[in-house]
Amino acid sequence: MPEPTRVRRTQAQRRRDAERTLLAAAAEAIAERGVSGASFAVIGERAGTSRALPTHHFGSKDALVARVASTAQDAVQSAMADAVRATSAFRHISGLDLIRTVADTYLELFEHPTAELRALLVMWGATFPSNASIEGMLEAERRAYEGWARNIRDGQADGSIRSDINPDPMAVVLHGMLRGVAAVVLTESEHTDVSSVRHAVQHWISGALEMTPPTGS
Amino acid sequence: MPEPTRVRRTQAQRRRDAERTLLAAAAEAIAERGVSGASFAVIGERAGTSRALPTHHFGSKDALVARVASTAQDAVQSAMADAVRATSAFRHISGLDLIRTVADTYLELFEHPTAELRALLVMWGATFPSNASIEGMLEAERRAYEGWARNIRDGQADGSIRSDINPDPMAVVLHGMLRGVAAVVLTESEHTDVSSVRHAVQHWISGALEMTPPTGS
Amino acid sequence: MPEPTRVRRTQAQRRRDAERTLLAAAAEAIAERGVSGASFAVIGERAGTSRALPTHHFGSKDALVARVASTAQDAVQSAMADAVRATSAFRHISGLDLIRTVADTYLELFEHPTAELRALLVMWGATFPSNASIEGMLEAERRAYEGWARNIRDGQADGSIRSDINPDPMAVVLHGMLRGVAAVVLTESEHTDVSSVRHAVQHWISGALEMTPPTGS
Amino acid sequence: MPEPTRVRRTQAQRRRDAERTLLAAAAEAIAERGVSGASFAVIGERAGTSRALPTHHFGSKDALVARVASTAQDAVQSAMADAVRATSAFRHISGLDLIRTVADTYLELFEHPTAELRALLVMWGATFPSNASIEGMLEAERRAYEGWARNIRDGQADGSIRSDINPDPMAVVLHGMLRGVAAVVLTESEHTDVSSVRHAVQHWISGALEMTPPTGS
DNA sequence: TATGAATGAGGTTTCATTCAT
DNA sequence: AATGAATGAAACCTCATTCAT
Repeated sequence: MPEPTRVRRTQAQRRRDAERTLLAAAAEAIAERGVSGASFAVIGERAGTSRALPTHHFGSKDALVARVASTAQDAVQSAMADAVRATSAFRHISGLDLIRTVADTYLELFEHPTAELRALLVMWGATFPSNASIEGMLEAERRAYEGWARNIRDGQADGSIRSDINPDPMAVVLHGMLRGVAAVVLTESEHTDVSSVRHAVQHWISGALEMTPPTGS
Repeated sequence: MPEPTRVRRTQAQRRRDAERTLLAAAAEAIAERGVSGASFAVIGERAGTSRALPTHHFGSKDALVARVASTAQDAVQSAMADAVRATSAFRHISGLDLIRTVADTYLELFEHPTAELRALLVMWGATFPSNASIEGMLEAERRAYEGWARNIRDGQADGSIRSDINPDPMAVVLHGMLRGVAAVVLTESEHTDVSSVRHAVQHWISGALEMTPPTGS
Repeated sequence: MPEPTRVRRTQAQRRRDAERTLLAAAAEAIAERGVSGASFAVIGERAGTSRALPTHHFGSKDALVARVASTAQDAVQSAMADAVRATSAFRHISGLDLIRTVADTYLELFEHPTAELRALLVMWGATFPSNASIEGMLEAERRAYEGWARNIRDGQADGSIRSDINPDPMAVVLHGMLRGVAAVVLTESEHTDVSSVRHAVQHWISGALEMTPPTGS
Repeated sequence: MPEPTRVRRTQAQRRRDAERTLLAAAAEAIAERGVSGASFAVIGERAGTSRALPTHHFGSKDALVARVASTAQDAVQSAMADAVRATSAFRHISGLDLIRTVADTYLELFEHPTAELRALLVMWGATFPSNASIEGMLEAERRAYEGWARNIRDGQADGSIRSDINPDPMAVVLHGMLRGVAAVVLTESEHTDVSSVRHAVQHWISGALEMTPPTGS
């Protein structure tokens, strides 16, 4: 008669499971109540564990928040990387198309936002105070719009993007637009239609960046 | 026997002065430490008064925060209204120009942001959690992008804005872009040049909305 | 019909009363359970107030403990100063007699030790760990045995104390003896008779310090 | 089929080794941070083992502390017994000389105090609160000064100690002095010279106890 | 009007201990 | 034998708010 193998889990498995559960609970709590409102009591209860477990696993609240942030950032990054890979698999895509694809993929995530994604935006909002600091958050933002600037330069090089625009401020606008639109969509989810907003964003990007076809002649 | 008139006014005026001082201190505290971090202790100390005075004047923290929000919103609104009035004083301006003027005026404020203005953006960020609520904040946001939608329709009516665009989602994008760009500029003030960002935003608006001149012949 | 004046107390009085009550409660708690065991919960309950009041009045536990220490030190100092004043009121006393009086007065306090006094000794014991630190404690100890050294030198100058002894180490021994004897008396109050211990200490002091009368001749 | 004998001893010996390591780590932690500050986390880390090992070996914190105490007491006792044995090996020593030897040996230990020794004194200090209790500590103290009383009586019997002194309170003073002096030396190690303090203590003991030689004649 | 004393709720974190592995 | 996951209790402290002055 075999022993019940169901119950047996290795320590490592238990740790991984617990951390996953806690991170999910933390993301939900942050999405719902903000970073400061996501207390260990709330997180622990939501995870179905004790209030002390988060500290046990992550050491401190700051560390837990940072982990939620990096986990969510990774998820977003990989979603966008997948989209790029899928789009560029069979044909070469221009710099402009890359930007459009990535931007659209980002906003697409907000059609059915996960708690993780919403938490990420909430954490972005929590970095606005001048004293505030969520570890890894500012750095990730900077990486993001530096990436946009790079993409713009690539598009200028391959002729898909107008050469008379300044990449750096344009990247800031592009990045800010995506974050801001996401925030509005999230807070006003009942009054906004995400897919038409996505369409409008594509329109903006084309209007602003697209190399105008040689008129006349 | 006449009472000393000097003292007479004091009663009402002192109240107004005290409230102004408190509101200013609260705005600074919020801009620096966020809504939840702006405790009465911090505010009271910064205002040079007791810790109990904010409660005394505003009743509760929520009420104080709401007052800071509405005060700041009024300031922003009147700055934009002034700009529109100045621009349209001598000549009629198109719907598109109105949008460009208002947008540019908004971003211009962030070249030298007051504590009030930064607090307003911080409070915007604090509305991202789904449970969060700052009284008057969401309503003001909605008014704002409904205003943009109206402006777009006006521009379409007077022929300055392309007629093939959908005003409502476009308003969301416009509004989100301004908020998001402002946030990025604020958090990355050392790495971004506001005036070139303003320029880029003007470029985006034109590219997206402007009625294209009849090409060819 | 006069109003009940009993209830009316000024803010300052209330504060003074509250602080006194809290200090007394803290001294009792420390005497009973040690510095680390004297939690705010215990102190608050013993003082008949809330658990948060100690923080409100003293800012932190360390500050409260330091206040208990300095208050107790003052009490002990003034008791000893009183004794010296009483003894030297009508006649000049020698350096040796001064030492004997002060030492005996110190031990006399332990015949009916107040909570404050016991707390002071407990706090002395809490300074033994190398990392431990109670603000003002070490300094007071140093002042104490430097005072003894000064007294010994005075006695040597006036001929009441043998000139062949080294004041500084002797002061350490004298000070250590008093503290150590007090500690033993306190912890073993049921098995020791304080007055005979006092007598023995007087004997030791005389034997060690007294200028021996010229023998022989 | 013989089992590998190399491994055989390991089982019991490893346990002893582990306990020794833990006791040493606990002594260091107590010496540094006091009894209450010596948490299992600190001890485990210092011992290079898990945080749960102390509980596993000793059952509870109280038991561990008691073991540290008794181990240290044994070490001190055997150091003093060695000294007595060495001194009395070749000649009979008087009661007074015995006392002087033991006292001096005790203080000599504080010239280069081990963590164990410092922990012992820290634990003595931790017994001052009236509710405090470290198992075995009070009993050992009592044994110690009862031993002194016995020694004094022996000295009186052999004529080396004055017969007009009361052994019991004198033993309390002697014991308290040694503990107190040790504590002062430990906490003020930078400002005190142990060897001159030892000298002073010898002076005190002689002055207080020594049978005065028949003056005159 | 304004202050500050007072409090209860709740925050993060530390800790000794238990239990499964 | 040893580990570390897990927990409940309790620590200090902060905070918004109430109340007497």
